[in-house]
Amino acid sequence: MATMQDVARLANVSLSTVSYALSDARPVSSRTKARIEAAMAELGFQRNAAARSLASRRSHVLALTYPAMQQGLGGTVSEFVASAAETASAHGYQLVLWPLGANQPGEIRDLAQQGQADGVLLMEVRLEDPRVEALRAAGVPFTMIGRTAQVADLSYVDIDFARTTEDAVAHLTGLGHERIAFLNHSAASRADGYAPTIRADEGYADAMRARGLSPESILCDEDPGAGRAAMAELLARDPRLTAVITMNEIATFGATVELQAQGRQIPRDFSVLSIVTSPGVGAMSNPPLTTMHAPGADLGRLGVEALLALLTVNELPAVDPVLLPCPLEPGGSTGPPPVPLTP
Amino acid sequence: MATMQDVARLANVSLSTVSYALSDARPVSSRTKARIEAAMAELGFQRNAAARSLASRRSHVLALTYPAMQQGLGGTVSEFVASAAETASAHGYQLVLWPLGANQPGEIRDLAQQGQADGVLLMEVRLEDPRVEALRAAGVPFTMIGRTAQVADLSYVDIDFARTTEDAVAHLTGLGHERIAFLNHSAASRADGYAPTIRADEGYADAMRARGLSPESILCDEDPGAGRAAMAELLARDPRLTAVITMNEIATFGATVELQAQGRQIPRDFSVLSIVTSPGVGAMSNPPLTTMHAPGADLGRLGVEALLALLTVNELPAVDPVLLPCPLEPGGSTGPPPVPLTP
DNA sequence: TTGAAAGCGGTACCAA
DNA sequence: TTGGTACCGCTTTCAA
Repeated sequence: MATMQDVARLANVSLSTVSYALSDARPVSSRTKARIEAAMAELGFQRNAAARSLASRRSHVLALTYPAMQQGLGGTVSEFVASAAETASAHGYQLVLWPLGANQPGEIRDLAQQGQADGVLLMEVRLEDPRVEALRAAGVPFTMIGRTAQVADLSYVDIDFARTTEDAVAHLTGLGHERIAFLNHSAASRADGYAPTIRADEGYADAMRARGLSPESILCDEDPGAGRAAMAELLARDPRLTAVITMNEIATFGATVELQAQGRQIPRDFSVLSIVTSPGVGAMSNPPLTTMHAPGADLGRLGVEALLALLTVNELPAVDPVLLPCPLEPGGSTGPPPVPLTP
Repeated sequence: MATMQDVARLANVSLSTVSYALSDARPVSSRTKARIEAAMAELGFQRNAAARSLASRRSHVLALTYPAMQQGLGGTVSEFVASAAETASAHGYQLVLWPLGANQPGEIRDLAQQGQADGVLLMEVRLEDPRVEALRAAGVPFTMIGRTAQVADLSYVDIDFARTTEDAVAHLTGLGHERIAFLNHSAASRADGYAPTIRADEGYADAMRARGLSPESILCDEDPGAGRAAMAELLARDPRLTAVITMNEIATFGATVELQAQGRQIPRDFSVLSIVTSPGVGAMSNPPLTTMHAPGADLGRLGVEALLALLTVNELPAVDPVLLPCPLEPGGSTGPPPVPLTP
């Protein structure tokens, strides 16, 4: 590979001029710039990344702590990662994956302090997350995808669970439903302090109570069998239920099976609204589910942009839309409640 | 951050001894090594990655060309990526994502020549892939996930489509089926030279002919509506069909809807076998689909290991299992064919 | 077993 | 507008 020195020699300029021509950090006459560019083209010059990083103390790498290998949130994470990688790339950065969890703050800090990345995106943030203090203390710039309980002075982008659950309840009450249950993520996730489980539950309960309705929610493992059992449990608790909001992709399929098994047709007898889902899941059901899609791509883009803002101007974009709702995607699984047999 | 020089001073040894203590590239007495380790601990020393890369000419980074943001890349890619990242990490490497497609060989080569990565994993490989020649000519080590038509002297890991389709046909004929159709990926993918579409079609046809059966396959967009139409078309072509093998996740759901609409119960009247699927899709159907899972995690691990072998000993692991079958996962969508009404 | 020193290929400051 | 050069922090060869 040709070096900058080679280019300088061929273009009859000094090494530093070549560097400045590339970085535009100081004016270079258009004539010499042209000569330099010709020389670079002739030599097929490519700027050495390691040397650049060493001299400039910036790796131009952003790290994404990648959630452990689960089947859980497939589509959304894919969308998120693809979007984050593209956004980083568009800004001249690269995205690396760090397969490290919330319980490994030390490893994350160490990698950052080795200069492996200029900043870190934290996924699967918990309400109390040990990574926050570790990175803050070490002076490592980071943005959370999700958010802790306390977010003062922290950079983050997240789904607006309050808004999403409110919209979900509004959609169903707008159709006339009053007895609406909520099928949530697992008890384990709640015990871990996994924020979406907790925020969605609160948001749903608030939305119900604000309308004088009583919330009825259940925690459920990510498994069709568990979903079926949970749906049965909900119906046992309140046989007059006419709708369910689900935030648990796999369990939703079990829930619809149970509804059909109990002779409740969707959406004629019962409405199902699947929220915070990934693309495609709605279509995998018959009738296709009405869903509220998690904005994975937007989160990826905004997360990277927030982190880059932190790196370049060291400021929180306080006013930006850092809380995104999940837009409603009409499907065939919600409709008016059935007319009671005995009015 | 403390430097190696700081550590050396504190431990009363030379800079080079610290380096050797870390790399084990030459013996260091256990006493001085202990002093060095104490000094490193005291200073919280972290080796600077850029300096290391510059001096050693190895970035310790592997690049993964990440498929463009589509809906198609569901669970399999997630599994693959997570596994690749973990394997890389376990070997002291990092995985970066390059959101570059098969039509951008130049960009991939340039990044590699900047030293951004020591090697490249190519995803979504086509039968004729321009990246192969570009990287080969530039001397950039790479491993294909998938494979081109010609694979001599190339490193790759791939799904064994011949074996998988053979196993699929064997499973169904073993149950007694004879009229078995194949619902494939889209015509567009085939036109692009997307290898799985082509190899699976050939494998299916071979497996059928080897048994004296006639293949009946159809290309189908990744869409439930298209899947439904394709299933209708297959049934119109041969009303005596009793089973279908599908390699098109979203379309499969449309196909089952069409079967039910035509009064064919699964698996009593008709068997559905979904191959090269990702985890979870089987469970999203009722009855749960019998599937053959794409070995995403294994491909990720083996792909990284193959690339690392190329980097460290520069040799193709010729004998290794680079073609992996998709294991059969029993579900509830396959069974014996119905007994003909008129024997 | 250890030390000294020459790079690795750029960035960015100081001069001219 | 351009040139000269002191680093950036480590790897690795040569000597002791």
